[in-house]
Amino acid sequence: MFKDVDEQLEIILRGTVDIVTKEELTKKLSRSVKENKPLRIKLGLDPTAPDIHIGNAIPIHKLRTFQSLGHTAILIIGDHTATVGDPSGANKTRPMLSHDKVMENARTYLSQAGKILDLNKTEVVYNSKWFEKMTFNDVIKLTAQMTVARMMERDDFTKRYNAGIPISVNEFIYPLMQGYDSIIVKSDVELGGTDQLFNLLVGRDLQRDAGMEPQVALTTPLLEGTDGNKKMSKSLGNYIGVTETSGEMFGKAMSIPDNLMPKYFELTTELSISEINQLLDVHTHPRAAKVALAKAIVRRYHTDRDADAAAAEFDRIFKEHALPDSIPDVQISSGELTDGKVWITRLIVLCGFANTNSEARRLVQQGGVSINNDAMSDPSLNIEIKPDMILKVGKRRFARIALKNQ
RNA sequence: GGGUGGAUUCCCGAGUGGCCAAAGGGGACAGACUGUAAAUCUGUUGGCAUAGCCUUCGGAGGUUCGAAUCCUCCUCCACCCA
Repeated sequence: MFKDVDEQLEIILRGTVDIVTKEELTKKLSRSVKENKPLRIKLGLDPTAPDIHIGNAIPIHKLRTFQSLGHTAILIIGDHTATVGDPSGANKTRPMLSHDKVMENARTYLSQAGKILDLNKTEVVYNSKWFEKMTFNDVIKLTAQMTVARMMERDDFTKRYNAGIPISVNEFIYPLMQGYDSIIVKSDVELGGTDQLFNLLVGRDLQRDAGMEPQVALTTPLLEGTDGNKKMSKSLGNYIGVTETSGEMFGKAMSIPDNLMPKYFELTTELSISEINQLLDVHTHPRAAKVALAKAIVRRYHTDRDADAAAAEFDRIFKEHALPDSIPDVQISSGELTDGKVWITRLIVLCGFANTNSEARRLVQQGGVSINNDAMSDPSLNIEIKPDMILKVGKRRFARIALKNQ
């Protein structure tokens, strides 16, 4: 039923950073093969934001890998931990979320995770199930298992402390909660990004204290966002969401800096190592490599055909400077017209391409606005609306203007 | 409980009576160059149909011809000592 241990290890270890410890993992796998019993693989997701992006999808794909190898995937929806807020990697206290908000996020999370995992074969559990039942006394007992000094070993805590940035006590409790999850679900392996290492190790300690065999901690790299600089995150706006349209995904993937391509290839696509090496070879033009990358990313969440279409559309807009396939229609009500004309600045605002007249005015002055491919430079201009008129703002925002029929 | 420092525009952060819609940096946006790259360079970055006017520097009052800046009270935050 299971592949042999070495084969499994090779597949598992692709794109991982730390394995604590590899010996223990090997041992667990051997036993699993021998007894024909799947390992229990845990991944916790805190639904703090409503969307999964290709960065935080990396450990989910890793969980999928285990699942494909025949092991049991356990997805913990941290509906309780999310209200506390994971301090990992953050340089300030995360806001505590309301449970309603968290549950709302949890729903979208689960459906999005379903794009990656086989949810029918996944144990999905909400950790409020056990945390809500805990008494204050239970919490005290849990906290007694960790010292402040150990907590302060954590890099981000040390940094924040030294920099005089506040650390709330609930942030100390977070790793303990995550570790406690591991006891409950009896995990053999826990997955997480590298920023989770400390939390994963706490899980080992707590399991050991509870008389269990400690889980193996396995971390995956954190992915830089499309800006090529900071960690991919929803709040920084440098992310590629797994539910985005193929066109958006493709465009965003094309905008990453070249030096990130190897990492993106390895972590966000299903291409084999040899395919990747060939694409990164000096004989392959970087642009061709990036197109292959962008297609591979789109393919993972959409279809082959979507990927090809996105690539074609992209060329059309940016290489040939032609119009995209579909342009949103914007209808202007006649109340906006003066003598049958509309003020260009107002028009840009009405299309949603600027928030204020001032902003729109600047766009015009800076030469970022054209109508039917004629650059507009005078922000006081009044425009007569003609059929099929195309307004272009910046490089990639288009609208087809029409008068609203009254 | 005692002490100290702080709250400025999207973020960080300068500014301690007029030269302040407020330095500098980051981010973002637009343009140039390109491979829609990245890097770099240029410009913009409170609002207003914009040579002008209006609203902003935690909140409320006050002093002054004039307040981000001085005074009073309030709210919130951090650090240190106990």
